[in-house]
Amino acid sequence: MARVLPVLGLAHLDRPFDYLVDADQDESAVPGVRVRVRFSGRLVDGYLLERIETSDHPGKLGWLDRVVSAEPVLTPELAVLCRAVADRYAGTMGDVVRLAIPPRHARTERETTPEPTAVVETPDLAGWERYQLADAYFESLADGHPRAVWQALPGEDWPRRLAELAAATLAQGRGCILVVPDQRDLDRVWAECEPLIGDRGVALSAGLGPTARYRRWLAVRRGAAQLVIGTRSAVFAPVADLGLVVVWDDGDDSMADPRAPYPHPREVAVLRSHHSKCGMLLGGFARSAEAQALVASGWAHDLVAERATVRRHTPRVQAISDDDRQIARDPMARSARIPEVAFDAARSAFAADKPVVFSVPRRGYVPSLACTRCREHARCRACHGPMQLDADQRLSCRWCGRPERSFRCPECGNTSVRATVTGARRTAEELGRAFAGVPVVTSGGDTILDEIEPGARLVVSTPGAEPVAPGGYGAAVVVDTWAQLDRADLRAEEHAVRRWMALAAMVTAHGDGGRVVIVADSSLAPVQALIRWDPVGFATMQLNQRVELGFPPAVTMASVDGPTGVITDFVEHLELPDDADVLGPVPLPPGVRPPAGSAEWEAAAPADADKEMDRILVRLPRRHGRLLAEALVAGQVRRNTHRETGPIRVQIDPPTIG
DNA sequence: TCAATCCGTATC
DNA sequence: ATACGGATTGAC
Repeated sequence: MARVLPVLGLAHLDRPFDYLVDADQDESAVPGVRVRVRFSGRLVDGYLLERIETSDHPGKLGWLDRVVSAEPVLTPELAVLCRAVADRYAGTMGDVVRLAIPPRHARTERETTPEPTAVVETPDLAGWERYQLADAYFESLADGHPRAVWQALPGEDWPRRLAELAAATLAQGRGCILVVPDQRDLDRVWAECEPLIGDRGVALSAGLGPTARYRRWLAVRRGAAQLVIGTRSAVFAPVADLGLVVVWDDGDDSMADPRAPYPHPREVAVLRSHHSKCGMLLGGFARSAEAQALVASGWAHDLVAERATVRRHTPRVQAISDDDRQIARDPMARSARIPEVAFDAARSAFAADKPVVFSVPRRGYVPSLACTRCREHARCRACHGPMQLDADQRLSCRWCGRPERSFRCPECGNTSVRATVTGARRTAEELGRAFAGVPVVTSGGDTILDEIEPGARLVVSTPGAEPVAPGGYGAAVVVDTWAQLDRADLRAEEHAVRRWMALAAMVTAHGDGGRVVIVADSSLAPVQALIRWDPVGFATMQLNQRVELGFPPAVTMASVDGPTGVITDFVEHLELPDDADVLGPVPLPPGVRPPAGSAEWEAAAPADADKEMDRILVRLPRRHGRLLAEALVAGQVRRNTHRETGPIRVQIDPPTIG
């Protein structure tokens, strides 16, 4: 007999079912193989979870129809992980398995995986000596499960450090997973790992074709590769005897999976570390509030350099406020409206034959409301959420929907608001004229540069697309920070600090003349975090703020998106504990795609399909997080069994809130 | 009195 | 989802 998980994507059928196994299937019917079973009359796909001697099913058992392939793909360890992720995110195990296991490619499966030949030596770990407790961390990689949150020093060659971590783990005979946000980072890390790890490592990313993707994935499953470097879904890679899973830059937007149940690689890594007793490392220049919560709870420890070391490596950061900034006297610089300090920083960098990068926001961001007099954000008195104006010019909160009848700016007492708009985008041409004779390159949109040539260069880039400068930039200038800070998003400040630190980390240390000029008010907390280079302090502050406001990761929150009637009905029927809070419904936050509708629903209301889409937030204290997931699953079950239709999306700890 | 229809339930 | 059974309602 065998226990089988049918893949149906239905909440109430998300459990194993027992089947009889034919004598000639007996050999190939091993745990993890793909099977076909007759389920409620029709043939469905499934995974064999385990062989059993007796079934506790009181009724008659059916026969396993077919073992689709002898390749065990859903290994017992992976099955446990997928179950845990499904439970954490109120999704089905089948949905998680779809994210974890790439589509089958039969021809590739018949190929034999070549034996790896590379011998992995313990690497030189001198690069890690600057971080306190790094030696203890490396020591327990052999047989323990060290968990840490690492803040890379500015200028750190982080791809190299990750390669050393991986090599150290493999040299101990254990496997390793490195998760990075995108292909560009993947390529950089791979280039560092290849010389140390050779054919014992594979790169896994969604950009691969189905054949290459499955071939590499199988090489991991078959034990030929012990290192996986990949984008978000690589966190599920079936690495045998996993010793360490690393997530680099967990705050990056592309870490969030757009497919149900929307698991975050950081949380998957936490679950994996827990279930597989393996090490975990969250790394980055900045720190997310979620990572800080892991440190604050004692689950992970800090892996940071001493203050003095940090200070030695940071560039000189200067903030100039938009209002009182001094525009350069140089006529060309004046026409490009470059502040004098920025002009000066760039000129000295060029004089030292160093490149300079200007970080320019891309067009089109979401406007929000601010006080007309002092430009302070207009925020809800009840929940501190961003405000919005409806068609009748009435103010209300974008998070909790509370109407605001008499707005009064908490800073200056002014009573009127206005929509804030982005300043004119500085063009590469304008800057080029200001620095005549210096080659200008641009990066952003569909033309992202990975690396630039050494020497004096003017790089104009959108945030996050800045090319690597070998030897570091001599200066970096960040303009139009309003567009980044003024977004009506809970994580706007955290994102801004992440981007600024990632950029400033590419600039040489102040001792080597490195300078960063940021056009922003130096009294703002995110700007202060950059000036003092204090990612941990900033993350702590963000976390404290989330505790005060009652937002993740201080609480467990779920968003329910869909047509107003559908989601209100859904939430009304949820069996929630007394300390649960329900906020909304409010319109979907800008930038969040409405849930895909069923065919009939799309047909019924094709024109104003997404006009009706709203969001309800449900929150519970962290300790009751499990109850929230359970209530949401029960709600989905109820919906399915009551034949209620209409597009709906349930997300636990959604990436975008308001 | 039979059939069309509506729920609720189970699917190994 | 989909199939089935028992209850319910409607028309002869």
